[in-house]
Amino acid sequence: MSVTIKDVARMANVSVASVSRALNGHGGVTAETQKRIREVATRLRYVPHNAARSLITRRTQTIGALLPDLHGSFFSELIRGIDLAARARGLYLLVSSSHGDATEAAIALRAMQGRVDGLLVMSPHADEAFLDENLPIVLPTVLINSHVRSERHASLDVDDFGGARAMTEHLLGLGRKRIVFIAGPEVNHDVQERIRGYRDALSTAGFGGRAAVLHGDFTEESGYHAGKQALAMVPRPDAIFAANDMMAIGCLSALAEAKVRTPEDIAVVGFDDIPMARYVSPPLTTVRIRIAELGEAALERLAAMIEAPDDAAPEPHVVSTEIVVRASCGGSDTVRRRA
Amino acid sequence: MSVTIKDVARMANVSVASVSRALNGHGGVTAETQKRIREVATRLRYVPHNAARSLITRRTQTIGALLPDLHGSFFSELIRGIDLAARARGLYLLVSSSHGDATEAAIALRAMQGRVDGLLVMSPHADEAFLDENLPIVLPTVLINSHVRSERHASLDVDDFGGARAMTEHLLGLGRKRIVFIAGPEVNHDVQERIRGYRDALSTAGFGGRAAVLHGDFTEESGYHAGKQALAMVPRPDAIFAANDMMAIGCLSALAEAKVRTPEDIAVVGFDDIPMARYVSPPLTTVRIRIAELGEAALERLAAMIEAPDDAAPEPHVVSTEIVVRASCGGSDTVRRRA
DNA sequence: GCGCGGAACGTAAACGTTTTCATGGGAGCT
DNA sequence: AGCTCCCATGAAAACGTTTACGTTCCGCGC
Repeated sequence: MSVTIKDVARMANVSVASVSRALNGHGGVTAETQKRIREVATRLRYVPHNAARSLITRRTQTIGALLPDLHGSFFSELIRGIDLAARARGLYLLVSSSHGDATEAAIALRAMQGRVDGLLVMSPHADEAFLDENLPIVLPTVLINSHVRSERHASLDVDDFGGARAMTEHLLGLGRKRIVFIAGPEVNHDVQERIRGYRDALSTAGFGGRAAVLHGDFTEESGYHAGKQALAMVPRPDAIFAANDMMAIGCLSALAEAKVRTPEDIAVVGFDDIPMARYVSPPLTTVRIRIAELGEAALERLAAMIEAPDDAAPEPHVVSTEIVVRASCGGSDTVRRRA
Repeated sequence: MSVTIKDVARMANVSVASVSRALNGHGGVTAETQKRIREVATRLRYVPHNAARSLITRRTQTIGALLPDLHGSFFSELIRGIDLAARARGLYLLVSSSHGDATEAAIALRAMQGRVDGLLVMSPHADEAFLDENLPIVLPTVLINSHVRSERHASLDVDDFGGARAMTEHLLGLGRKRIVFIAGPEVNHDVQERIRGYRDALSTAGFGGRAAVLHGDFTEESGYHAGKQALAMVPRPDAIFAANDMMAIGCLSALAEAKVRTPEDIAVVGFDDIPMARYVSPPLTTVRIRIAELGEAALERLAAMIEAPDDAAPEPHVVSTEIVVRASCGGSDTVRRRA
């Protein structure tokens, strides 16, 4: 730790400036001396002191990620994607997750200043006002799935609309005519988009009048209840599209309990492709969100902003989804990707 | 960003030294001037430049986490625990995960030097030689579940042994007499410990001779095959203890296929408590690893090492497990915690 | 032979803090 | 009144880099 650039300079009989130039490949050094300096540096196990470097270069080579209090695989996949892309670019990743309320998030956000070259923000608290309050204007920032449209920050969203539309089209293509949608919490923006996709596919097919939306809250239990409701409908639907997998699974229980066959009588599909979806009976057809890709794209975007801060922000990027066809919809067993 | 301590000093009519003292609460400043300085600082939105600070204090307030290429909830729970504890101590978290091979891990490890005050390492590549090669001696390090016993680093492990023993005792307590264990890959240290716990409970109960271990590879499929094997055994076992939940689930399929009732004829239990365990039929009794607690404990330990580097390393800490009793073992539905 | 340009390298300033040391002044004591 | 001592404050050094600016030296063209 305590071996500095001066030690290297002394051992190599050059000035610190030459060491810096040689190690950073800035030229102005003979190939020969460069080689000598490099050798001395590795022999001494010299590692540049990052703080000193950032102090003068004003770069930390680090990006910060502000994430919500998230359990489960969404979180890990997202970080995976971010981390992968970051490493590829030689960037470090400073994470701060699991902040319960807006105040905590604000503190975390503030504390990151000066530690990072850019910020990835995905937080339920991150509305426009919050960001204005807590973000310095100069810090490049990418908003992930926050549905905030701001001139000042780039954003990146999941294609909930396209995924839901594609899934609805898939069901229609299989000959299903009465498709019921089970929604989640009203305030949830993703849910809104999914409903919109569902309705859009229906009206495009000329079935606009048949749209029927039941309400749930993302839990298995609410899916179970919605399933019961669907069974009671007249005419009975021939397909149920739940806004997430957990509700779809609850729905499956309701159908099984009523001795209704899936998919023969009623097809059931979900959204998210949680790991469990593959193991329920029948295996659940669902819409997969390519979460790692989301993280990766977010980081790429951020890196671009850091390198060329003045570029006009490109149109908001949308991350693709894909339909995973399993047994529960009565189609063939494949994965279909949407661009 | 560009407002420095000098700006604050000028505005408050004091020297930079006083500002530093006031803001860090080092004393030697009148309550009155301190108040004034604080006010100016917040008004100017002054945020200290961390690089400059670390340069002189030789502290980064950051700890690094080197993690394997992990999917799923284990990863996210672990980070959750670490992050929670870190925030509570005002520490930042620099993560580097998803490095495929030892070389990548080594690079990541090296690059963290000078960026962090301490290191949390959980990596399949992190054996003794690797660490000696790539870690500076001075950097406080905590090894998570790596089963490396080193004088130089602290370590923290999951109590696989205790968990397996407790589960076996639980089955014995329910009157099961012929318990078969399905192991995982031989090389896996966790598996070894789980087998040891299983055997230990058996011999303590005087059933040492009845230990029977089948082999799997952690996949659902291998659990299915092991289940078939178990069914073919004479006399037939009355309980199956799988080394992880996925194999237990495969096992359940094998039993269902053979029209063997669970838990009436054969009890089935697993290890890990993956989210799916609750949803299979019957719901799976299993051993839960308190992963977040693992991360939390690791960070606490590391923080202690950083604050008092010369303290003798306490005995290797072991993180508790708990038995989650669901329907598949025929016991009552509770969670029992082990110390 | 002399000046000139450019390459290689060195010197020193600058980055923004913390901290040591010096300085001044006021209070308390004799 | 004068001395001492302490406390608030300021000046300046130090941390380890990068980089602008000089300096030296060599080769080349006149």
